[in-house]
Amino acid sequence: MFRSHTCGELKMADVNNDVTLAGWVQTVRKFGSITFVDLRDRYGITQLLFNESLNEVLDKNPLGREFVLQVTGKVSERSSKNANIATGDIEIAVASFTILNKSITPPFTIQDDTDGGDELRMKYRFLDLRRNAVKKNLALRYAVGRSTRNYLHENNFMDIETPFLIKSTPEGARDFVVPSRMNAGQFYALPQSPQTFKQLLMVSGYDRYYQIVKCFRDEDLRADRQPEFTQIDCEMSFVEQEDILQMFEGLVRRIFKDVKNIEYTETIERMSWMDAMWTYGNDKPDIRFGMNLCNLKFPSHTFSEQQDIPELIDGADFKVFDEAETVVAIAVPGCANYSRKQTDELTEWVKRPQIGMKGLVFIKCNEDGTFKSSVDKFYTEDKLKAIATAANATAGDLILIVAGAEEKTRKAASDLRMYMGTTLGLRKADDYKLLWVLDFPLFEYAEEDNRWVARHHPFTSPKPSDIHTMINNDPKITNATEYLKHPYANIKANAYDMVLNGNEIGGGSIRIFQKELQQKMFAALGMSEEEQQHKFGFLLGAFEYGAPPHGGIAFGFDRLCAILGGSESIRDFIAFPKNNSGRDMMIDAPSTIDEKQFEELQIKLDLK
RNA sequence: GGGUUGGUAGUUCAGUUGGUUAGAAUGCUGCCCUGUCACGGCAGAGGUCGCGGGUUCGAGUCCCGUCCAGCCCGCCA
Repeated sequence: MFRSHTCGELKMADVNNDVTLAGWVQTVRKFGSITFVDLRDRYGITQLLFNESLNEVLDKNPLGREFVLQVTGKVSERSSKNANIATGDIEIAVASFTILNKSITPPFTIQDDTDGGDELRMKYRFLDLRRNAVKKNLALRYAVGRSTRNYLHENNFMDIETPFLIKSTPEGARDFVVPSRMNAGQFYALPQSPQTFKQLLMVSGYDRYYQIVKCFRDEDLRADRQPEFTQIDCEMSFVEQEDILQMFEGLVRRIFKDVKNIEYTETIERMSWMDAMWTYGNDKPDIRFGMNLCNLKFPSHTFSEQQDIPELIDGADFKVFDEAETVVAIAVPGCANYSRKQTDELTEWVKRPQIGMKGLVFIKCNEDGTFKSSVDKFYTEDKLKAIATAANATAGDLILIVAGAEEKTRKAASDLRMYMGTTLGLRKADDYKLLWVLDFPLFEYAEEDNRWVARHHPFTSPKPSDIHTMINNDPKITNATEYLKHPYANIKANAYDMVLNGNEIGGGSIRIFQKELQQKMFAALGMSEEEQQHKFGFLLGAFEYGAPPHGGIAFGFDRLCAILGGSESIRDFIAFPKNNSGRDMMIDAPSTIDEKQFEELQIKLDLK
């Protein structure tokens, strides 16, 4: 061994012991003939003291940042202690040292508050990983993983690996494909998730499966999306939705306890998809704060079970509202005193192309009980008051109203709500609130193909009460403009998402396990019987051999870690992440390949 | 595919209305320093202002194009 101790463990109790340490030179502080060196390893920092007897040797063998150093010496008490580090009471009086390796000057400082920008840190990720800040994140990731494995193991789940080289299926996200040399002209796909394999494992009788597993999706990236990412992938047999919800509430509670030392004992709220969309305009609402949507007007077929209140805005001859499909208000607490400049900025915010609203209507609910709005010309004070009441506004609030096409407007209202929540400091990183969103629609309408697509994935079963609707109706859409009136539009999925602070951290469903229903599903998605056999024949075949009722869930591991670490970006929780364009900046991948490789694969490039 | 912000010293950034020799901090190098821990002091080196084109007497600065990076929309069953 190169060392007797690590750089994070020596204390007053070790004083006078002879020790050997090895690590990296963090800093060198020279005072004439004595020199202090901070030696760093994974565990911490220990101060080394080179006294005058080593001065000459040091002059001949100068130390630089990030040199790899081995020192032998005696632990001694410091004359002036440093309360900021764990080993701050002691230092090593160095007797001898060996430079194990030199280092050129790193392009950025290896410190908690580094001077390095993102691009540089990614290029030299191996140096960035030496920093505490990143180390802490990877440690948290490891803790989440351990907690997960412990919980699932204790609950009889079995970790089973599934293949990475599988078959491409055009449903869902774009696949990463891998050419097969031995089967020229044919391609593997990397799994978007081990979905079909875990279902086959259920058929095989492994009734509780899990895997912390890499998944791959060839889609555009975001701060919280990587082309390869990790899921906590789980599946159970002989369960209903309620069983899954309880099992995985347990998992999340356990992770909170183990990783954050938080006893999350409160009941985890449940909300239907329709309520989430109606109340928050969003299928993954942040329920830590109010500002609920007040639906003044909307196309009735969108929320068939909900009631709007158009009488509050109708008949005023205000064209913007009259001509809009949807009008939604939110009451922002305590912002009635916003200046013209501030309201103008909000207007500009909703007019950005990403939001795409034409404008924003304000109603200020003054403290004295009066109302002042940007539509005073059209609405009397009584009308404004009625709207304020409907929007749940109190004196001092600022009501914001957006109007336009249903989906866009609802999303804008939701974005505005989140933006104001963030602006007003209502979304604290250390405040956690979990939520189940349930009863998603099973199908979504795809306009370009005039057909249904699975909202979750094609293996999700309908709610038991909707199975007969699915079986007894023709999925064909004859009248495209009235697709919402098709019976399939109202079929609910036996699916669930877990939401944490406005982030989807996991989702799953009870699966279809009967061959006939699965075939009906594939047919509903526009797949011919030949296609079904070609793409999913193995699954349909397996369903003929006694498939048990089953269901499961998958959690986004990277995202969960990022949220628990208080970060928006998942990159700092991945040791070697990719950038926005899917590039690994450190190894510079992807890259071209040799001509010989193309020949072996019998592939020719035809770049446009 | 679209929007948006940025690209200036090794690094992080400033750079006014287009005008003399492009600055600061930090890092780096050298010298001084026996108790620092963000050590301190003195001196020094370090620049294709992303790239290409244009406007102009003159461009880091204005215009067009392009590349790269960050964030967002679309997309992500």
